[in-house]
Amino acid sequence: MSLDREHVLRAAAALLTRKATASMDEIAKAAGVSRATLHRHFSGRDALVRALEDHGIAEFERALDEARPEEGDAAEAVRRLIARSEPVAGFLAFLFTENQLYEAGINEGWNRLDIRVQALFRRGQEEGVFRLDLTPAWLTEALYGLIGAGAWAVQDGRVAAKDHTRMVSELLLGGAQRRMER
Amino acid sequence: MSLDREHVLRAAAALLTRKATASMDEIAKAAGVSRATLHRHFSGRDALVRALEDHGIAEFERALDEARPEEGDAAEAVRRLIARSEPVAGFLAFLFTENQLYEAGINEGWNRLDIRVQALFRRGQEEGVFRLDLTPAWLTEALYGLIGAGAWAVQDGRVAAKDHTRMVSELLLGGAQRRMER
Amino acid sequence: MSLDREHVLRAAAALLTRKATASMDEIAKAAGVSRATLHRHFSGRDALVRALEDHGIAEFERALDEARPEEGDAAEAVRRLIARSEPVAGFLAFLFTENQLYEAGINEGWNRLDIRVQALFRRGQEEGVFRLDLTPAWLTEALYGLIGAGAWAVQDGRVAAKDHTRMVSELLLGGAQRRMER
Amino acid sequence: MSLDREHVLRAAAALLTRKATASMDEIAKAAGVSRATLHRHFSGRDALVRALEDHGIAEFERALDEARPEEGDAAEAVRRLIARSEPVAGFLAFLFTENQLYEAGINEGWNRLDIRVQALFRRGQEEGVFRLDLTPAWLTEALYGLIGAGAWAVQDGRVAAKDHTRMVSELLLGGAQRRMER
DNA sequence: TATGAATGAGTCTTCATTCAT
DNA sequence: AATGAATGAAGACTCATTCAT
Repeated sequence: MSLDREHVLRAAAALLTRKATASMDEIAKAAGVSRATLHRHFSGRDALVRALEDHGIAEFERALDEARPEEGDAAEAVRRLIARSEPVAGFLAFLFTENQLYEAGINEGWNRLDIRVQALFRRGQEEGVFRLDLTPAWLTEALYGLIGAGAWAVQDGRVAAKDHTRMVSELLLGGAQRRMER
Repeated sequence: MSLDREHVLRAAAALLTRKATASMDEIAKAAGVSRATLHRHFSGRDALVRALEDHGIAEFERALDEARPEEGDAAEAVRRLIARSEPVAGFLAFLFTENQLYEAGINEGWNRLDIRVQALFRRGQEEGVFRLDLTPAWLTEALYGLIGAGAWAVQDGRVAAKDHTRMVSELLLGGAQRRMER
Repeated sequence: MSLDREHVLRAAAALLTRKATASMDEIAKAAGVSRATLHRHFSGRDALVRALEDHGIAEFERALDEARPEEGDAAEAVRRLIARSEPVAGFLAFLFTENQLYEAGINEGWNRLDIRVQALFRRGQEEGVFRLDLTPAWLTEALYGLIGAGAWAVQDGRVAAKDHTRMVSELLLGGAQRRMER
Repeated sequence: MSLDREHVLRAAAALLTRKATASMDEIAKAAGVSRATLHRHFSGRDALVRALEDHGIAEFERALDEARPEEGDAAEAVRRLIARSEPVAGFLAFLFTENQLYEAGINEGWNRLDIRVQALFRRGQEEGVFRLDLTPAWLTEALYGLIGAGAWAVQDGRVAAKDHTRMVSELLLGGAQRRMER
């Protein structure tokens, strides 16, 4: 993929996450290119949004692949997934905002990934690592919510970027309460 | 507040959370009124969005008041807050999606509440209930993210509505991992 | 005609002459009645405008009748016509603004009056009282223009109401230049 | 000023003078452009009307400058002013119809011109050329009224365009009555 | 008779998109 | 590749009108 295209996508994701009604004009300006260029890269607004979704899904898939969710301790695998997702958290935040993913018959690509993440949590439960009273579906959803919240918090400067992975992982895996045995 | 108005707001929040670019026509249809009536209630799209924000903030404030965050065990207070927030989770999900809140110079009303929630987590840390390695700012953000994720999951039918409070509370307070001592 | 109706018409004429795009709401307010009352008097906006035209035409016809344009010196007859028109100058100003009169196939009623006024000027020419190098059509048009200008000038307080008739008459009949013999 | 813009303004003035309630659609059609293009030229209806006023005022100012109202015989200066105004009579007719000019606190630009015209008539009176029993204010108003009436008469085909200047001048300066001494 | 709610039918305005420069 | 003009299509908004109170 051309660097240009990637750069435009990144800017578009950031803007559309904050302001879903942004016009093509605003998107072009935010990306620092002209309207014409924007239209040459993406044939239209719908195409841009679809490209954004596809890119986010592809990147998350790569993160998931690299995290090797089937290997080793499930908790460690979750940690790896969060760490790998961090660089593309902006795209993920856009995806989570775009709830239409779930609406229009559920996006095939995303669905596939969703199942793999749920499988990871299920494996963790079966291996006695994760609690049984929280469903894999909810743990998956919570993972998304925390990654999104983390991305926003970083973007708004409320937490440091370097802490993103640790904070999300710790909260998801360990929870907020102090452990007695520590 | 008139029931009509409340009803329209609720429908608008639900729709806009799922589809932030929904047109006034779609919103009106979702609320079961005509476009013109929608415009009589809210002078324009911006006004509607602002009303939605204000309503969400006011409702969350009520939830916060009722949760008495200064009383008793901090973890229990968080649980109460989550429970009280559940009925207005739809509005909160909208608020979290509307990241513009933070853009336009930070909404005064929201800021006030944010500080109170952070104070609750800080108190919990000082009383030895919450971990010290996760900042109150992040715990607060995570609370929002989980409430939002829970609301979406319920709305999309992926988790049962009655489980909402427990799931959010358990995950936030206890985390995903199994406790040895339990 | 009811006094109410006349009063509403007068207010509507004054407002619509100054602001042709005034809404029914504004007209009602200007007349000091409610929208409902306005709608009871006139079945709709179009009906109101038509009533305004009809009223203006009827009143001008009455003025023309009372001026007895066929009798005596033509210049005196013109003076009488101007004097009689003064009380309804507001309606006439509205009519002149409403050039649509001439557009839509020419209003029958108005056309009839127009011909009578032109006939008066023609008679004056034939009797050697009026100049022959200005057509009756133009003299008629000029009469309208001056009555309208006079009405506006009075309404805006640039000339005194009591001077209206004399000023219009003098200018139309005598012109601006000083007469040697005077 | 671009020719496009001028062309659109001219068409708008002609249409709005005849039908003050014309929609943007009708105006666009009359100018031979699309609604969207009309909106690119003028940011809205109000802006268009204001541009029309400004243009009319600017053109009248040019006519006034070129007529050199301070030079020579006052009557001749009036004649020159009328002659110079003829090409922009359409815009002037629009201005006179738009009585709102006087409403909104009196338009500054117009006011300036008004004063200059009144000064011309006053000079004529002081130099013994114009009658003293008609105020400069009224003579000025009458000039506007006759120019407007002339423009309408020409537009509606009731008098020939080439006669416009002569007819307005003769009537304003000489009046309708026959002069004995001529 | 006045007021306020409700809405269908427009009117105004913006936007995505194309094209020419 | 960028810019500005042009416009069809869509969305936002207003208004005349009706009805209930």
